Amino acid sequence: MSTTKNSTVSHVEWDINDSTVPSWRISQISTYDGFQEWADGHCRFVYRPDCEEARRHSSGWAMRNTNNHNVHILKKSCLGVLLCSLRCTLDSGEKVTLRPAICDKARKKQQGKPCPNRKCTGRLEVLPCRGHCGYPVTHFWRHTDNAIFFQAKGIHDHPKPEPKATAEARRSLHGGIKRPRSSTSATGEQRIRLNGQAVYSGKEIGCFARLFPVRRENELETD
DNA sequence: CTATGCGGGGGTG
DNA sequence: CACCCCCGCATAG
Repeated sequence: MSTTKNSTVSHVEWDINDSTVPSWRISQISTYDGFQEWADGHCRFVYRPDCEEARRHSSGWAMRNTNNHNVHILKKSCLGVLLCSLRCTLDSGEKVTLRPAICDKARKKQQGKPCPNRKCTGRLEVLPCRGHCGYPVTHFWRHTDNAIFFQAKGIHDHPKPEPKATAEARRSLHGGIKRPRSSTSATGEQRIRLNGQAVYSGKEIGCFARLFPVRRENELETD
């Protein structure tokens, strides 16, 4: 019965969905978490009110807003990752793992496009996230005067998409999908790795049962 | 155009 | 009631 205390709030138990909890006003938050770009697993973090990434409800994962009919809690669900239908490997040795567009319309346009690997004849396809009991992993955000609370549910069952910064750079570069770059995020606001992250409670583990198949057939007939 | 939020509305269990 | 998803509307960059 671990308490999964991966937030640095001073010994205060909380759950993002507790719609009526006094702890939302705690002012004695001793330490805040550094922004977790790749939060995964059932975890909770408490960010400073001035943390830009937290303010934007940002994430390395491609998360879209989903209506949970709760004005106090912002909920987002994972869109998965854009992969090459042939699961080819780039010269760099990396796999094609592009960032799905958040906008439905834009995302539909991405699908079916030729794989960015010139040596590959595959097409881009979305591998949906089903890391939370068959459903997409979800992120919850809640603000208070003293902090921005974050909570995630589910374990991503797919590769990480390229970081938002990389996708944006590529987009502004040539408004389309082209040569994928390494997964290095351009900005330097990462590598925080503090406490927490990926702490799962037993029951959640139970509903995690899918690993994306890496069918590597069609070993491309390069050249 | 895309990213984000919001919230109505419908469906399931 | 809880949770899921689609869709349009609106704002911002």
